[in-house]
Amino acid sequence: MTTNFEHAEEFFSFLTGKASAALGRRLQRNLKDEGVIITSEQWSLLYYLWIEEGRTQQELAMLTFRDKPSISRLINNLEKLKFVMRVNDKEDKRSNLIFLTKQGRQLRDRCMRGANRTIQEALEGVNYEQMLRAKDTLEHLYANLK
Amino acid sequence: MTTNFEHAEEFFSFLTGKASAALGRRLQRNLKDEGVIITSEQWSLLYYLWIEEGRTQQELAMLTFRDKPSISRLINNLEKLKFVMRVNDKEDKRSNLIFLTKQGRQLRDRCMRGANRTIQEALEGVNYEQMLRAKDTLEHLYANLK
DNA sequence: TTATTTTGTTTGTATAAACAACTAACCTAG
DNA sequence: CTAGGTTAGTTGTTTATACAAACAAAATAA
Repeated sequence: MTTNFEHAEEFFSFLTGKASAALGRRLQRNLKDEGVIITSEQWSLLYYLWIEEGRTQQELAMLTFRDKPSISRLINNLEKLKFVMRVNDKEDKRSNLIFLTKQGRQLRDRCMRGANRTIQEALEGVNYEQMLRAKDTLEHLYANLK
Repeated sequence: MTTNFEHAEEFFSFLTGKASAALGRRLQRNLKDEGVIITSEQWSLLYYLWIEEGRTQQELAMLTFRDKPSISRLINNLEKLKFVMRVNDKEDKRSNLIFLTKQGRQLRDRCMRGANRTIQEALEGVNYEQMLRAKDTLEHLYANLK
């Protein structure tokens, strides 16, 4: 496609990421309503730990599209909150395996409810196909740029 | 639409905002290649000032979907870099009118080239209709959540 | 085995964001 | 004209991000 700067205005939406920012804020608010005070970023890490624990920081970085320092510091905060703990890998002493604490596991159900509600609110009036197409386009952009 | 947590995986893309993050990084890199060392956030403010100067911080906040403190600090940094200046409004002493400096104006052409190239790279293989549809869906999400 | 490279994580430094609390100037009732 | 509310901006605090540089452990090569 031929692009020139006339498209800047339309393109601005993508650049600002305002939709995902708004989504993150709403998620955080909905989690708070469920009594869970965490950030949407912390949620995204916990999400993958609820699926499977004992992942390395490297894996979590890949899954959540963050760099290693970001994960390191997110985990510092989650550790302070007593939701996760680092366990040094006996097999490979360079790695930390990240496990949920009991308290971390207990967050799961409330967080799922909050996340589910966020999805419902966000997609009000958007059909599934439409959401998937938008997602594909975003994936395409990402693939072009990564 | 009925949503349940089975959709979380598909929905994760929206939440992470990885596409817009990647876009911001690429823009910053492309600007650097043009010899302009600014962040994509600074770019988005300058963008509106190149269109019209003398806007209030409030206006810039609306245009770029940021809150007032964010704009205040972005302008602090742009002022340190000598690209913009605050001029206290004689009519309404509460307001600052933001003007470009000579150096700020001189960035324009190089930034436009960098931004244009970023758009081209991002949209490689994406047609215009597809981009507009994705944009509409994102706007819809935003409208649901704001 | 030693030297070199790669991998996993942390630390330093800068920028940016959210949210709450604050000041100052303006506006509008009464 | 004053009181109370609104608007514009700033400051404080916490969290998160990028990028570069450091470090230690592991893997590979000579």
